[in-house]
Amino acid sequence: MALAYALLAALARESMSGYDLVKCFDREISCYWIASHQQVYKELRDLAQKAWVNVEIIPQQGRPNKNLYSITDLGRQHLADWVLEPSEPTSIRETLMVKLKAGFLVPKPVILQEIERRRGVHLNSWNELKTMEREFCFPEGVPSDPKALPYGERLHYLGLQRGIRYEAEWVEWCDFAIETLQADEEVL
Amino acid sequence: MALAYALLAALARESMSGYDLVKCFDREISCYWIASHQQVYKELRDLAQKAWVNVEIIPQQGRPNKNLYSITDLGRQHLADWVLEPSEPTSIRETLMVKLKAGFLVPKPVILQEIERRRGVHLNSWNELKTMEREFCFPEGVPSDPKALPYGERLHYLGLQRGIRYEAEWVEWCDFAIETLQADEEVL
DNA sequence: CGTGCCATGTAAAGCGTTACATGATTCA
DNA sequence: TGAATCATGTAACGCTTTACATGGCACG
Repeated sequence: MALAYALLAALARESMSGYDLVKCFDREISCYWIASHQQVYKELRDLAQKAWVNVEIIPQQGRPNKNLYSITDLGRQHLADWVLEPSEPTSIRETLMVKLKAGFLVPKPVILQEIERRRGVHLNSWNELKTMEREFCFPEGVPSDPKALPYGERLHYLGLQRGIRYEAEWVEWCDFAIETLQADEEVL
Repeated sequence: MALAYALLAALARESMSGYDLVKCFDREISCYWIASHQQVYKELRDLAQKAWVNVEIIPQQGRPNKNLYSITDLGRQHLADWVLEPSEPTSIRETLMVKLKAGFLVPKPVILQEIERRRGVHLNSWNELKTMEREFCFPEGVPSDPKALPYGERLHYLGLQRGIRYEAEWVEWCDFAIETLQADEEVL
């Protein structure tokens, strides 16, 4: 359900093809919503059927036709109504925490190594998001004030911030976990 | 798939009925894995069919029979093998961030109010987890050293910590977002 | 000559949510 | 009398993932 609105939210800013939307999701939105191209294409067809978006088929030579989607007034209205509804937190499903709970079944170094690996993954994501922060929000120097951004960009910036802080928090937890586990069992 | 292992991980510590597992998930595990009773009961039947768990039907008077599940050697082996596999981060789907992206369609106070509401939700979760930290891990006074905990409890403690830090980070983001949005658009 | 980009799709299986169902017991 | 707890389930639906499919063009 929410995928439909995520697509509408992107289309509310700019008309795009499904292909472009997938790229846009991968680039800008993946830190808080991920979707496969199969999902996107299907959802767009459903949205077109409900007349929440329009399709314009743009013939191209030498490559497949492009379906250009644009939001309709009906779609914009439904999107605005949906934004007004309260939203519940995501339900988390953290595989690594389950592994931790079963961690007493395997040697400690295996667990430590897995946490270190995860630390790298999250540090990597953090770096990518930080790069996006620089490029998209503050192209003329990072320590600029987010409050000075135009309202629309500020909203987007806050989504990015959420991702940045989330990844940073993960890295910190990994450090804490490694330190906590390295302690000897025999310490009193 | 991972739900099966989450159940096995719980059963590896203590044999339980499906009903008890649901309560255990609600209490201890919900900060990193949630599951409905329908899911749990079904998965347990599937696990029993694969002989990863045993079932013992305990007749009771005045109330429904209890199916007591216990992990088998085969189940423990599969669980240990699974723990050795690297695990990918959860894919996040944050509805609130999508609403933020479409936030220019509705009045600013609506967005601010929704963020404030979410702040309350996460602060609440944080408080509950903090209570659990006190009760389960440090019953004799909080500022005790987590490194002094026995290894198994330390693993559990780290899962709880992850939840606590996650909720705390959410509250901080909400504060940051409110402050950032409250700034006038006309500021130069 | 292979890899990757452009651009879209079908089909099946797996996983999760929602609604509905039963029936006795205990507590306010 | 009504609500909560104990204890387990079925059925339908919807969302997500995985696998498979097409076909030309550009680049090295």
